[in-house]
Amino acid sequence: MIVKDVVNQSKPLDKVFQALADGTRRDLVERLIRGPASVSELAQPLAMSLPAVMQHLQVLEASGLVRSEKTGRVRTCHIEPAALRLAEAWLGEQRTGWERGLDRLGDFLTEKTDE
Amino acid sequence: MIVKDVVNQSKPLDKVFQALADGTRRDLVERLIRGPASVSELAQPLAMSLPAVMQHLQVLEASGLVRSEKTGRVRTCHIEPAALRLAEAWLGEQRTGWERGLDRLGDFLTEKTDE
DNA sequence: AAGAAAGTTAAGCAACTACTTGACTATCAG
DNA sequence: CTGATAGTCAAGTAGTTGCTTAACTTTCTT
Repeated sequence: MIVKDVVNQSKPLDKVFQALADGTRRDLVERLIRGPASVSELAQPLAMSLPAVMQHLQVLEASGLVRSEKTGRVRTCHIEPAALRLAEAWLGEQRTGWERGLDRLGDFLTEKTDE
Repeated sequence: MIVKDVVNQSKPLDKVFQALADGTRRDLVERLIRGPASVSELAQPLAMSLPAVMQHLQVLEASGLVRSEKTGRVRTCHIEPAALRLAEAWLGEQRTGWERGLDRLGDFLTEKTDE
């Protein structure tokens, strides 16, 4: 969305969640959590062309979830856990907000039955 | 993707992360965490048409993040925290996997310097 | 130098997304 | 009954996504 990119600067969370919204990309993350890997290592178990895998990796890099550097002819990719934590933090905030809500409701009900 | 929907049955995580990949929808979640609301209450602060908001709500409902029921002419929406926890759990698994990796690396390095 | 291996670029395509406007259906209030 | 309120349905559209194949560039290996 042009408006969103200009006005809202397309927040980091957008890109992280968007990146994780695809099963193939989550598979890549799960693989990279176990350690760095080259592009073709990553592509080998996936039923798709190499360029397709590269595009997924580009999305992951744009989201900050993955970094890579090329030495010689092989590009090695690794996880960037900060981006993972960013998403986890947002979800955690929502959950604690919800739990505080339940507490307040609990207090309210206790007050009610106490008076 | 037709293949993904057929072969991969479009996993719940796909839908949850996809739903959260949009800032407007995250705003809706943040609002609903503070308590239930009607469609027009939810739409009021958002700079878009009512049908657009409804479409976002449909995405949220399809992902399991939000439920709603209609009484009279007003549909009341509320959060379904289970879906939130599903996403948080996946992220948590990745993070702990990463941390275990760091531990193993630490052990490896200690062994090395100890011998 | 010749070929294989690893990756990259580009173009194209079908499906999906995030909207829009306009017309319509219920429900409630006076 | 009439009108306002709350929501819904349908169609259309610009832009994005997830792939594909074909052609290319680098960097090893022999």
